[in-house]
Amino acid sequence: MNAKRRYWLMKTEPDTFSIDDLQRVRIEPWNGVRNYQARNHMRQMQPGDGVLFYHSSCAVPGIAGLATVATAAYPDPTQFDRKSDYFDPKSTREEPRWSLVDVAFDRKFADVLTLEEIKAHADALGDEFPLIKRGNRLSVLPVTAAQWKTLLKLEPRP
DNA sequence: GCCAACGTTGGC
DNA sequence: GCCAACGTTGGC
Repeated sequence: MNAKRRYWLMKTEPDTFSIDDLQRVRIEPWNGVRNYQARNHMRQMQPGDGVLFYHSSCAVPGIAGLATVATAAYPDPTQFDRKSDYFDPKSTREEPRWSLVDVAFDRKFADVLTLEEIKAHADALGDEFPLIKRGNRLSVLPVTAAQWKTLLKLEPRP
C-alpha cells in the first residue's frame, strides 16, 4: 500500500546546518527537535515525502533547497545521551519522548527563495500557511500540495 | 541587539 | 488547573 506523498517544511539555522552541509553529508538525522508539535509532524512523515529546506535566523531567511524524507520516524538518540545538548532526563528508552527522521539531500536552489518573496505571494499560499503567520516558531510544519506547487513556481532560476 | 510571540515550568 | 515568570525562536 502506497501512502500518498506529503510535503513539509523544515527549518534550520544555516550557521549550524545549512543546505550545503546537507549536500555534503547527503543524509542527516534531524535530531534535536524538542517541540511536541514539530515532533508530531515528524511522526507522520513517510519515506519519499518532500521537504522544503528553510534557512532561519540568518541574513536572508527563506527556502534554500529541497530534501526528501528518508526514513520513518524513530527515537532521537540524543535524548539518551548525557553529553548531548539535547539530552532529556525525563525520556526513557521504553517510552522515548522525542523522534526524528533522516533527511536526504535533493537539490539546492540557485538562489534562496526569500521569505520576503514568499510573503509577497501570501494570497496564493493562503492565510493559513504557518510560515508567514506572525510569531510562528514551529520548526517542522506541513505544506499542502497546492502550496508546494506554488512555492516551486517561485523558485529563483539562474 | 531588540523585541514580540510562543511554549514550558513551577508555585499556589 | 491557573497563570506569572522564564527561556527560546526568529524576523528585523
